[in-house]
Amino acid sequence: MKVSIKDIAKKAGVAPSTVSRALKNHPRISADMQATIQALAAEMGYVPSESARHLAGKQSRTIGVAIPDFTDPFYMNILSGIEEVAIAHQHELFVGSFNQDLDRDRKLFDAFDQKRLAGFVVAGSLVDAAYLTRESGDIPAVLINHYEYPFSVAIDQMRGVEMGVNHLISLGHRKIAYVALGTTTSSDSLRYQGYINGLESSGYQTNPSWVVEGDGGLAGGLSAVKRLMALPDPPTAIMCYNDRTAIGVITGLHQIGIAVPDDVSVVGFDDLEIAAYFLPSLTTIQQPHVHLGRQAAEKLFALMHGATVQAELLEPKLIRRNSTGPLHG
Amino acid sequence: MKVSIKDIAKKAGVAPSTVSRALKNHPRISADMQATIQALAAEMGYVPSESARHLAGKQSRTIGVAIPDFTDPFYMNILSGIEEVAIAHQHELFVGSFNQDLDRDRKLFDAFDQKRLAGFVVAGSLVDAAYLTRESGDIPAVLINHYEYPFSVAIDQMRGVEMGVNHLISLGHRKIAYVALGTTTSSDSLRYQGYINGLESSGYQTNPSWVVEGDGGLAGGLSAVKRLMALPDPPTAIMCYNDRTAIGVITGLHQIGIAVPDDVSVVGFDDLEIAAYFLPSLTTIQQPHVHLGRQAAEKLFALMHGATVQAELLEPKLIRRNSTGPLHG
DNA sequence: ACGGGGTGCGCAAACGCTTGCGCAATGCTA
DNA sequence: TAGCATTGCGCAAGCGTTTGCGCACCCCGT
Repeated sequence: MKVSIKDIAKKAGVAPSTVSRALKNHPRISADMQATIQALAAEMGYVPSESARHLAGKQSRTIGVAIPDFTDPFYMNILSGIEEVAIAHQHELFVGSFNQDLDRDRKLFDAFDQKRLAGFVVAGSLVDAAYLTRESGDIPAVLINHYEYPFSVAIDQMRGVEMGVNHLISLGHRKIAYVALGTTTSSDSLRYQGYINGLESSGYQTNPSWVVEGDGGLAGGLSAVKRLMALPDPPTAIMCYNDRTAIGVITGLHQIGIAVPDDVSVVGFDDLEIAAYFLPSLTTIQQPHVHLGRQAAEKLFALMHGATVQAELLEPKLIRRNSTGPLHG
Repeated sequence: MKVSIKDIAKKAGVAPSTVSRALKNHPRISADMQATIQALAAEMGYVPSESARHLAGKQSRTIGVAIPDFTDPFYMNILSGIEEVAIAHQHELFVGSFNQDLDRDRKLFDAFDQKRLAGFVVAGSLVDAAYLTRESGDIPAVLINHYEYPFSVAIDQMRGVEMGVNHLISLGHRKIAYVALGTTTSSDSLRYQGYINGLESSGYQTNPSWVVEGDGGLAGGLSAVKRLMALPDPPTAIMCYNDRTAIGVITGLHQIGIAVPDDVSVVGFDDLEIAAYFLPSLTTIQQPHVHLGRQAAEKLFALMHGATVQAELLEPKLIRRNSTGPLHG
């Protein structure tokens, strides 16, 4: 049986409203009374009920975050960034994952407005972004790496992959493969487009059989690269959807006795922390992940405070490391 | 302005209580009425308020999770496991991170009972486990990898490290170093103890200068190993607090031209997914992470349903891979 | 024809808190 | 010393739901 504000009021011989005000240092309550009540509250082990507070007070202090997968470090970094500014603004986070399961996705967004959230940010391109804007029209939201939405912060993914491909071309590579994500998301198609653009802008053709699908994870990269290298005319360089895929790819190459970067060059996307530590260290396209999260959150708070914000497109950056090298022989 | 149950009631010409019941398919409401009201609710875009529901209904459907760090894949795997069973039980998750900042930690646990959570699980050894049991005495909780607490699920970390050390000894190594976590947690001291035990049970002495501190991450492992190998009498094998540390260690060794496992053997702890993909692949102690999360959650639900549960100690397992090899010359 | 047991629904209290007012007592200005 | 602003606190109306009762009404059995 939790102690309530009324219990304190009774014991202190005052009205509940006085307790409520004393607890928040309301100026119209005497300092003595505030001290008395706060001491009493502490002694009785009073813990305010968030629900009641929210119901009566009208304003929520928690913002929602939707990410595709708890085990993907990229999104976790974003989450950290968001958490950081949320804390700075004295807000809490409600985090949910939306995976492939469309039904669960709806549940998550339902939960968002059942909680009457102050706002939310969703990271990762939505399969069906339409219902996002529709369902929760009233509560402010910002999207990460989504391009049609007015309030978003994103990096130029297409340009990023293009930079990777150009780098490969400048090293002399012509047979450049691409390991895609495999699910139809805007990130996947944008990066794929970047691959195509990179090739075509230099006047080279892509070979459709050099485009294979991974799953965005280590396992997907590993199996994809084995299919790739079994081709009659295998590539000499591989652009990957992301770093995790790239690591899977390199491990796969290692397993079949192909050296990186001597035989084949590999470039990733994201610049996860591990990219600098992997052996060989990964040439990759940097996304400022934590920064992305921070930016998104800042933008959300601005929105919540009624400010007008606009979509933001960040520049990617090529990080040269040791998984890419000049074409031999 | 959200539509409420009263709005629907008014429009339907019935009492709010009828709407409430119709929405939950109460048997005492006619099928016709249920259909009418549900249709009306959908049409008006009714979304129930969680706060109001919680306030009136008394029971929460969300369980809390506290983890040390969003960016540590180990905990994220645990989180996935928890999420899985929470969903199966139709519950939601409220996840918070508690880092080194003691003040924030308190805030997190305060939030837990302000939300009147149905229960919660905390992963990672608490710096100050005392206040946990004290503060939130009323709401059921289970701890992961904590040993004094009656309701917990843990693996035998001490035994795990001991297995790693034994493996190294069986390969001929005698100069075995340990890279610790660096913060005073039970996990750290238990694993350290396992290291000592492993050495002493085989009759070997430990050299205090071979015990250095990392930070549980890649960077910490990297800098630790450099201090280690700069010693006048450097070790030939290194047991690490966890996989991330081990990866940092291997990368560090690589940077100073020391080969793994030819010159130095390295073993990790956790068996993260990356352990199997790293080059060289990591010999490590397996913790069934996702399983740990699942178990913890199951146990929590049992507790919530009034069942009596007891602490559980899982066996670790040595996974032999390519970062360890026989001692040369 | 009469009592008993469902049905189908409304009333109102309660959950724990916030907040606009109201009202007394005090301090101040002129 | 009258008049006014200020200070300090209580009253009560919500916030959006849930739920225990109560009360008609209808269908049966006898």
